[in-house]
Amino acid sequence: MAEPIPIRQTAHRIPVQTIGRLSLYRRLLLELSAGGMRQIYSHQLASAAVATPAQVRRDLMMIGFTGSPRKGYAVDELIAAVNGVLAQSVETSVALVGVGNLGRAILAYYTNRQPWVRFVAAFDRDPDKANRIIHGCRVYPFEQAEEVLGREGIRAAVIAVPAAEAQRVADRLALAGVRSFLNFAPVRLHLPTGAFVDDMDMSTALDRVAYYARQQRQT
Amino acid sequence: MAEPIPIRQTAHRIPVQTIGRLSLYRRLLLELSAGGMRQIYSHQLASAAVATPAQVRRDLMMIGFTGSPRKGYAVDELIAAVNGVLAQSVETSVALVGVGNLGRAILAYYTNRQPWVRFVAAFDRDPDKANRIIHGCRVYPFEQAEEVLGREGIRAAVIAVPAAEAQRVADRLALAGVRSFLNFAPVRLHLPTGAFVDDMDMSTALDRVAYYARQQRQT
DNA sequence: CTCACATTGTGAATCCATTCACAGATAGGT
DNA sequence: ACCTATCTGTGAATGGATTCACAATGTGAG
Ligand SMILES: NC(=O)c1ccc[n+]([C@@H]2O[C@H](COP(=O)([O-])OP(=O)(O)OC[C@H]3O[C@@H](n4cnc5c(N)ncnc54)[C@H](O)[C@@H]3O)[C@@H](O)[C@H]2O)c1
Ligand SMILES: NC(=O)c1ccc[n+]([C@@H]2O[C@H](COP(=O)([O-])OP(=O)(O)OC[C@H]3O[C@@H](n4cnc5c(N)ncnc54)[C@H](O)[C@@H]3O)[C@@H](O)[C@H]2O)c1
Repeated sequence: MAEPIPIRQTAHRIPVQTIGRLSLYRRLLLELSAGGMRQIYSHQLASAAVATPAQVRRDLMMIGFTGSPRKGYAVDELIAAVNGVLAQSVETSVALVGVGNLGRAILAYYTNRQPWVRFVAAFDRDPDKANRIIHGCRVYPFEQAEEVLGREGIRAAVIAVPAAEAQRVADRLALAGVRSFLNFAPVRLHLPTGAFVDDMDMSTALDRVAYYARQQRQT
Repeated sequence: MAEPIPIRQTAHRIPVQTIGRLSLYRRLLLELSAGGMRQIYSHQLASAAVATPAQVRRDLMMIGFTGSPRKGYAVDELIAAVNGVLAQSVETSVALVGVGNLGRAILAYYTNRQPWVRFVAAFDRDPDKANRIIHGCRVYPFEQAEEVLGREGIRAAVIAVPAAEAQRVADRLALAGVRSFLNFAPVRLHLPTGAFVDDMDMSTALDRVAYYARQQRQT
């Protein structure tokens, strides 16, 4: 019993899809753990996540987590193992750029939720929004971006400015050391290789949903 | 010159990814067309969409659109062709369930934008929000869902209610004839086969972004 | 203590989007 | 009118995630 968190190897490259599912598994497991569940089978977790049991086992294999035949996986140990991979024991500082309708909804939502990511600074070029505290997050004028990002050691940012501004904003953030972006603007960002971008393109999503409302198919 | 919109076959099944990119291409092309561009090469469109030229040509092949060597693709004809596939000449009626922070941001944004999808009804169980008009969209109490969805012939919906309510809401919408969902709640929905779900899971996206802020890799 | 069998861990097979690579086509130059 | 450079259209190759399928495991029943 020397190993509190049974991880074997995190050596190989974990696919992005797996990272996403691990986030989902953790959320589901936290809920189940709070409800008193101590052990879980791959098929149970799969059902909750709308995936296949083989998929779940493969994902856990990627992070080197091991269960036991007939008993399944220990819920709390699995949560700890996922924590070990996703949030390497430290909380991640995130910046928000663009405190508009969407930006404010995001700040409101992530205050006191998901404690492993924290919005430590927001930026807006509108003087009415800058130099205030919104939902517990200090809003700076965008001119101070470099200074604040450097001071706080921020390497991840959420972009919620209008489409026409997004590339300009991204360029400046990238220069200031941000390497990972969550982009809500309906454009694709050109960034130096090595940077990571996750596009949350609601307009495209709406078009897909509208398309399949007429078709019969399924994802 | 007898063919206004050169489409050959839409017979085969178009991958979801292609549908998504077509939406993006259309958005980019509308901008470029407004800027006066009449012809475009696959490598130019690819660059704007952050994709490869082969990808663009393959996508256009999927919808049977044809260009010409040395001249490339006719911008306005291509827009028309994409319109023909994505929004089959009719505008799609969409419902929104959950008029909270996120729901209101969405309604505000899609008023007078993307005219091929229209939010024709919103629902909320909070009596303070029901029976009002928010950003041009009538908000109904959720009890009237079946009646309104039927009357308006709505087959697509955006779910923006708290996670704990999402499955319940989805079940009821599905029974009322909705077959295509854009889900913002951080849970996976269980729906009858044949239904389409697009998850916009910001929490998972944030976790991915936080993860890659530490790693070096790229998607 | 032994046995039976549901479940895990994983190599191999499969599937499917993406990329390669090139034959075919054509606009523009001479 | 012909030639050339360059782009399109697409069959074939690639690559990587997912699924299959089964041997190994160890728990819980008797
Ligand atoms: N609201 C939605 O539901 C929704 C839906 C789909 C896409 N989006 C996208 O999300 C982004 C934000 O949408 P929104 O509705 O919040 O817009 P918004 O207009 O309400 O807010 C934009 C904010 O960005 C600020 N801003 C503009 N340029 C800036 C710059 N260069 N630097 C810093 N701040 C700047 C503005 O002052 C404003 O506060 C847009 O790209 C939009 O296309 C939003
Ligand atoms: N706001 C964000 O930035 C954000 C980020 C990530 C995820 N989400 C998800 O999006 C969803 C909405 O978020 P929000 O911030 O707008 O929440 P919110 O609490 O501001 O709004 C939720 C709305 O849904 C209504 N509602 C609740 N139960 C309902 C039911 N059964 N039928 C009809 N209406 C009902 C409530 O009255 C409220 O108006 C949530 O699932 C949340 O997890 C939001």
